[in-house]
Amino acid sequence: MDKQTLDWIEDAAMTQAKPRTRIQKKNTLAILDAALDVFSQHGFRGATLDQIARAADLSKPNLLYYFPSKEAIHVALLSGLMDTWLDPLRALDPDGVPVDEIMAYMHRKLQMSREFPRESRLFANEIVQGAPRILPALEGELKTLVDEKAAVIQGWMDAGKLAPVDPHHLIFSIWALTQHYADFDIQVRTILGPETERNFHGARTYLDVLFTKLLAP
Amino acid sequence: MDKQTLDWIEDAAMTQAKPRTRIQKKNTLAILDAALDVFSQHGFRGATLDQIARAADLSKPNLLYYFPSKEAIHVALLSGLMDTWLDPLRALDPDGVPVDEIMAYMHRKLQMSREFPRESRLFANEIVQGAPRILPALEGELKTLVDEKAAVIQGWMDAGKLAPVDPHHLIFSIWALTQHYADFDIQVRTILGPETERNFHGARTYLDVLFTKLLAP
DNA sequence: GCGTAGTTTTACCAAATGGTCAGGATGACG
DNA sequence: CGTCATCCTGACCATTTGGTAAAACTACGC
Repeated sequence: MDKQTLDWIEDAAMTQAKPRTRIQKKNTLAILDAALDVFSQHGFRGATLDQIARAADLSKPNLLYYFPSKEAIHVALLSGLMDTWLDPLRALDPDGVPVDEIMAYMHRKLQMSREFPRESRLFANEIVQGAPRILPALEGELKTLVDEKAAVIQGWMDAGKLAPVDPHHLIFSIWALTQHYADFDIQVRTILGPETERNFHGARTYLDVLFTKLLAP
Repeated sequence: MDKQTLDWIEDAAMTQAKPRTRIQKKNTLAILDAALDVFSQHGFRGATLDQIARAADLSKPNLLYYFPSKEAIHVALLSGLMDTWLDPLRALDPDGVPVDEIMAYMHRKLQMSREFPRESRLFANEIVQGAPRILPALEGELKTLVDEKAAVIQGWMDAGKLAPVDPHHLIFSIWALTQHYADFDIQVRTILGPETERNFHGARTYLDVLFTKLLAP
């Protein structure tokens, strides 16, 4: 299991009835990690319980001993992930230096695409298909946070600290440009070659120029 | 059926054994249109033949009279669409005015997101899941064309007609920024509201500023 | 208006899939 | 070591799903 996923996957595990025993904790985590693999690669309907069970090295009935259904696993993953996913935007500091704050946000998002591509694709699958299982979270948490931060950015623009552009579209562009490298990874690799680190370095350089020019007041 | 899809869907139909009779033509088109609806919304595995048949107003066995399998329908759609999808990039004219050419390309891609969101999501689903069924087309047609046009753009930059940035990443950014509005439509609507025309207008205004500043030599 | 090619339906099948259940194995703990 | 709760398994089930076979029907040229 990827060490770096443990943190938030534990949150996801906590969404369920809290694991009491050591074994429960271990298996719950193994299941969520396996499910992340499978769901992010095949989407909800394309994933099968057998695949997840095999990836978690458990039998299917055993898997269903820990989660009541396939959907429950999916929901546990998505809701556990949502917080982590929004953290970079939450960290955008209204009292910081405007350009630096936005550049730092973009960097954090790009880094998440590099470190957590499975998580990014899990979301991408869900959103492309109309967010059937997390629409409420989009309408709640996500919209609230985005509106709040968009207002902060608008304030910076009004104060002449940033070039005036629509802050919502600015946020969308950060999402689109960074997540693209995780979600459409296969396309990027087909065109640029398979050296992930090299590609992300190129992306960072490019995006630095792009946003520096865009935001200069 | 959407009038505007007819053109390329006919190409897709031609991919199969060419329809001879009037009825064959009509039903083949109806199936592809229905399949576009269903595949773009649920992905390949998430779509069922029953759903497609119902949407096309045919019985399932009748549907399989026209296409040998579910996969055949999917492949017909994707390969028929590929050409249309790459047309905007093909139209990038090495003899045109550099900034204008790239802006025009971006505009064409944005317009495709607005007019053909189902097609965009069909691709998005396929690529996010690792392009299991069109990888060869990516490695062939797509890569060839992108490399060719990237070289043209590089030439423009070397001649001082554009600010120097990595042309491949420039192309990626155009894809990411324009397709985002089709692929993540539900998220955009959740945050900006449901008025599609208004949202695309805002996107165009924003992207005009972004690329104008980026490309100015 | 008849024969043939083309089209559609009814009935069906095998495999895959999400999920259940009863009982056996394996801890943890006094 | 005994026992109680936790954990795991094999066998099973109902439904869904992609796909088939063959007969019935329809369009269409002659």
